[in-house]
Amino acid sequence: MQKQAIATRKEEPSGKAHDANVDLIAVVVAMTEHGPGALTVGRADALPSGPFELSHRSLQFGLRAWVEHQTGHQLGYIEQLYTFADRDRIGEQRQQRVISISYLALTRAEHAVGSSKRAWRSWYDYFPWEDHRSGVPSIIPGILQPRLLAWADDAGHDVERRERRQRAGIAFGFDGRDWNEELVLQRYELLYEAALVEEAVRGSELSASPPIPGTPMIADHRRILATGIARLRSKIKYRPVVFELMPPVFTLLQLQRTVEALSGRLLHKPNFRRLIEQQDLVEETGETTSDTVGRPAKLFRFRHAVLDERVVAGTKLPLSRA
Amino acid sequence: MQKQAIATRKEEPSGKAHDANVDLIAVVVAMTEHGPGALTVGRADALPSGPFELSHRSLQFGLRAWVEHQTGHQLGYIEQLYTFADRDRIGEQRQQRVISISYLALTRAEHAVGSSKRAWRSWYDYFPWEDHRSGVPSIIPGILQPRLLAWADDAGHDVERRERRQRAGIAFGFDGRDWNEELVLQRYELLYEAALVEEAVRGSELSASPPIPGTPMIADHRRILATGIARLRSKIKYRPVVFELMPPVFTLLQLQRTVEALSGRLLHKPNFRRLIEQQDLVEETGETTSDTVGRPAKLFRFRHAVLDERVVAGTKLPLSRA
DNA sequence: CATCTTATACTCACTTGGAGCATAATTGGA
DNA sequence: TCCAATTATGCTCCAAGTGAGTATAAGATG
Repeated sequence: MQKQAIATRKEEPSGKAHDANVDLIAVVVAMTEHGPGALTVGRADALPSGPFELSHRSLQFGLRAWVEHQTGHQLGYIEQLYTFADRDRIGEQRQQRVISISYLALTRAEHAVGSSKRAWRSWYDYFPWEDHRSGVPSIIPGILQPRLLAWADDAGHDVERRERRQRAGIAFGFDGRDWNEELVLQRYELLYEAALVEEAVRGSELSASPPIPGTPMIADHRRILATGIARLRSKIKYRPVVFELMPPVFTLLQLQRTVEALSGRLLHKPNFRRLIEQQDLVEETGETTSDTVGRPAKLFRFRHAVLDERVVAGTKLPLSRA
Repeated sequence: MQKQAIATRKEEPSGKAHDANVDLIAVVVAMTEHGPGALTVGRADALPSGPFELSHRSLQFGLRAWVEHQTGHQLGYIEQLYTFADRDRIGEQRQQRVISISYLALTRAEHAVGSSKRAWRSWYDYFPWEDHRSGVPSIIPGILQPRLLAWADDAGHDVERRERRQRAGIAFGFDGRDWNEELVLQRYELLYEAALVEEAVRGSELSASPPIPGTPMIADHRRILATGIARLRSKIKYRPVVFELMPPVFTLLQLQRTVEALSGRLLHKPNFRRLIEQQDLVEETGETTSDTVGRPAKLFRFRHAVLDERVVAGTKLPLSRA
């Protein structure tokens, strides 16, 4: 049956089939003291990665093996992000191609076992414009907006100029538009297109103006990190994945701080509690903390049962009775 | 810089790196007279697919080339679905692996150019249990429920038995639970696990009981089709992708019928209109139809501008003012 | 014991979504 | 000719959900 599958499409068009190298890349996220952290290797300028090998039972197993080997960190929750295959990813005209399969993984920083080859870095080292917890970061009106507008004005045609202004405005919330924390990837790609990030001007000699703040990474790792952040910021809204990043017991404020760190935005405390409680996501342990000042907070734990009971779903279609 | 990227992770663990074959597979969707259609090849038992070649400029280009070549159909909207790499996907112990990168594409059936090698088949030929437009299909209470319950009872342990019943119940809406149209993949995988679909018993001689209704496909194509349907059913709720399947002008009822066909559920007409209109997704052409009986309907066209203006977004986080 | 700080409980207005009804504009016969 | 059937479209009502803010509770600190 399997062989028939191949025979069915033996009608080749043009070029010849070939082999490719397959790379696995991980965006590993955990909460650290310095905010939402990504696990890095090298000089904190690369994500854990490695080739997919014959010994790997599956893509996920291969990924786990690489991360564990490079960082001593065991992974829990994993989901696939995206598969890239840009022709010039490795450069050169070798008759070989690199396919990169990227994953998002969530853990707790303490789950590392081996020595500390691990290195957690805050997301916001790489994307300083993404943290809006203390209002709009000054880098946006101070640096990004003028340079993006300059880029827009560089456009040859008038239509193109307006289109660039609009894209930048939507992505970064210019002209009184709302900030949308999910557009992490669009923002990075816009900055890349405008040649404002270092990755975009590498190799080419015309480094006109200095790159904007934000640590660069090798190859396209920063873009993959942006993809992971965007996915996570979106997913926490409709699936209870935050709890993968929480300790076994926690207070509601700690939970809120985590969501705030991930989304880069401050939340309304009473409404956040109502949201969590009415969804039955947590249950009281009976204990309380008295870590610091103020009234002691009840401790909660995640109700793992919800994963079975419900499928969060949530229709937005106006269904009919009949 | 690129070369440094490779050097950074030159710490190989166990097995040796190797080359892999990369396959592209497309779930191409369009509306046909017989409901929501998927483009098939062969004896309507395979999705268009082919190897990723050196001549392809990118994954998407490769996919377009293969679909066009195999079906004479030009694609519009494309998005990546998932990348598979099961070791035994092609079987045998060759020192070679197959990576399958799948895509979802939306078009209109008329967009075919070449001869009619194309073959549109209704989704519901492959997944008869997914169409709930005329109520719960009889196959569910009549065939699936008893056989799934029998499978659950086969479980060795009591805990496992309860767990199977619950999974089946949630997926198929047993015991008064709501039907969730997005769980297409979970349902197929459950039926696979219970060995009720033909794909699950291929090769193994112990074909105990006859497979359930629903046309099988080669290899794991039916699973990929399920993945595509699930993605589309989810996406129409928060992104205006339905319009990719509509003719340039249409009535609101035609639009509703399309969404109903995709989601497999009937919608509440007044509320559907309200939803569409208040989102400014369409604009009147000024014309009306008088196709059949009844009051003539206004014709609308999609407001392509919305794609630029807005980023549908929609926060579910309780943001704070400050 | 007053004050600061954090936790937790409620309130209120407003928006959104589900359901159904009323009216309009056609076609096709009785 | 005019009623019946059929589809389109507009509108109302109510309940649930969400945004925003206030009030009270329970500790620590000096």
